[in-house]
Amino acid sequence: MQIATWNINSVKAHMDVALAWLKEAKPDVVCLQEIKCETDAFPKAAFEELGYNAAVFGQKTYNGVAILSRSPLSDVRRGLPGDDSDGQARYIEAVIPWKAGVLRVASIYLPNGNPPGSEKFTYKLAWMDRLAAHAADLLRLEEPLVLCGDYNVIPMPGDARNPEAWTVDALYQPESRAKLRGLVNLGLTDAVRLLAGEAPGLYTFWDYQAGAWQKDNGIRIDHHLLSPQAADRLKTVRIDRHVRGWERPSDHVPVAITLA
DNA sequence: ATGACATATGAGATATGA
Repeated sequence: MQIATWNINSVKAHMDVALAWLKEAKPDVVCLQEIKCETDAFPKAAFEELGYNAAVFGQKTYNGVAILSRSPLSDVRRGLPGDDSDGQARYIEAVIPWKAGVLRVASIYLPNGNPPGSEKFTYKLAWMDRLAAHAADLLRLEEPLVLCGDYNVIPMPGDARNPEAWTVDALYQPESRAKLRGLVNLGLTDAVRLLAGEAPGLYTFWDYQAGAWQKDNGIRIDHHLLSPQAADRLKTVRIDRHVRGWERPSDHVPVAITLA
């Protein structure tokens, strides 16, 4: 069972690379972020031609998340609980049949939060509190659970090529990193670090600007967090960094894990 | 020191991103 996460940075603008990568990687489940379209405008038919069902939670212009799955999706939850006034489409969750039971998967687009000290930063931290509360509820189900997506948090210095350049950024603030640790400490496992250890140079995002890709000036902000029941079945992790070198790419690359 | 780059909206310039 291969489960990938990918911030596609507009599904319409990057449909060519999306389809090319699906044909190459053949994942079973793909969590997409920043689809940047309304739910009804999601190009479902093109994905269905490749054998995928789609659950979508979009909005106009910004944000938007989706889950593609070869197997049927059920129990779809759109939106993160805890604030009925939150109109931003950043969370979708679904259940997928797996082996004798089920796998629960969430596609997460955590707020960027820049600049620190702003209302956006307050929203980011509050959103992280809501995610932790919901994750605690899900963990009580004792299911295989994969919470994956663009977390917009650099967990450790080794997750950036130039960590000192990020010290004034919301992605690397002590508060952001502490809240991510709090989430993990509920009993979740960072899949890439479980298998790759402290290996350096594992990045998932390179800015479009200033030749960041050419200089390998990247950061690791797209993560798979696993419940114990999922972590026990983790076999492989893969960062498809070559996709960043394709023509008109997203600024993020797909990250995939396999469970067995 | 600054800007660099890309996308959506909508038809020029602005908001957002990380």
